Amino acid sequence: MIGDMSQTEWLDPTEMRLWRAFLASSSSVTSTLDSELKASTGISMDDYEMLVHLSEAPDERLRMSELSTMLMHSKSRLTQRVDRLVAKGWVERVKCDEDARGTWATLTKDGMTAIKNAAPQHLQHVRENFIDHFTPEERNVVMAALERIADIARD
Amino acid sequence: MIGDMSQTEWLDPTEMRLWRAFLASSSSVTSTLDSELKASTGISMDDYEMLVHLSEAPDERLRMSELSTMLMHSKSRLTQRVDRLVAKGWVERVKCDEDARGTWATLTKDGMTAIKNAAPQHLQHVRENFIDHFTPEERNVVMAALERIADIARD
DNA sequence: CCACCTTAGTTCAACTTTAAACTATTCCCA
DNA sequence: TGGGAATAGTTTAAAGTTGAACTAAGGTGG
Repeated sequence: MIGDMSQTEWLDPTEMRLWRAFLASSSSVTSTLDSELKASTGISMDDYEMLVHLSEAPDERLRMSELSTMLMHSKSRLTQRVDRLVAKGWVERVKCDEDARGTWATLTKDGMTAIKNAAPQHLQHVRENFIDHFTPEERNVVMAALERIADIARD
Repeated sequence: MIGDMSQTEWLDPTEMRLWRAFLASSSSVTSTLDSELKASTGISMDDYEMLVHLSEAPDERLRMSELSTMLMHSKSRLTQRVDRLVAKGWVERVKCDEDARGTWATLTKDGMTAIKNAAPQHLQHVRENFIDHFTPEERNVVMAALERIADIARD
C-alpha cells in the first residue's frame, strides 16, 4: 500500500541530515582545499591527486587506464589531464612494451619535486580543515563507514 | 626542530586513511548518484540540488546570491545554471522590488513537478548507495562529525 | 588462422566552468 | 548630499569536461 511505499522512499530527519552533511562537507572541504592548494603552490587538487597516485606507484608510473579508474575520470578527461601535466614537464608518456596499445604515464623528476614541495602545505590544510576536527573515536568510526561506502559505490 | 615540524605536517596512517576514505567516498557516491539520477529522470544532481533549495525556500524563490552561496557556485556559474533551468521552464527570473539590483530565481509549477517526480527515485538511490550502509550508531557519529566539518570549512 | 568482439587510448564538437571585466544600484559617512 | 566603496548580477574569453566516434592492437572461438 501507499503507506509502505513511502516508507521505503523517503528519508527520516536523521537520515536526511546525514546525507546533507555528507554533501555539504564534501563540497565545502574540497573547494576550500583546492583554493588553498592553488594559492600556496599553484597546483590544483585534481593535479595533486594524480601526482600522488603516480608517486606511490611502482616505478612511479601507471597505465592511462589504471589512472582513469583510480581518479574516476573518463578516458578522454584523463588524456587531456595528462597532456597538461606533460606540458608542465611533470609527466611523460612512455609506450608500453607488453601491450602495444598501452601507454605508461610516468612521473618525471620535476613532477616528483613538485609533489614533494606541495605536500607539506597541502597536508597542513587537510589538518586544519578536516582531520583536526574529529575526536579520536570519531576518526575510527567515520573512517570505517566511509571506506565501506567508497567500496560499495565503486561498481 | 625538524622532528617537531614533520609531526605537525604529516598525517599518521589512520588520519591518512580517514582523509582518503572521505575523498574516495565523496567522489564515488556523487558520480554514481549523478549517473543514476540522469538515467532515471534526465536531471543532473547539480540541477536537482538547485531545485530542492528553491522548493524548500519561502515562496519557492531565492535571490541569485543566496542560491550561489548555498550551492557554493560562483556568481557567473549560477547565472548560467539558472539560464538553463529557465530555458527548460523550471525556473523564472523575477525582478526584486526591495533592491533594484536583485533578482529572484523562482521555481515554476513545472519545476515543482519535475522535482516531485524525481525525488522518490533519487532518494531510493541515496538509500542504496549511502544511507543503508551505516549502522544506527554510525549514522549519529558520522552526521555530527560531518556537520561540524561542513560548518568550519564554510568560511 | 581469421573474422569478430573487446580493450587502450585519442580526437572532436558541444557543453560547462572559471575568472576577470563590466553595468547598475545601494550603502556609508564626511 | 554626493562621491567612493561595496554589492548584485551578467558578459566574455579561455580552460576544462563530456560523450560519441575513431584508430589501433589484443584475445578468442569456429
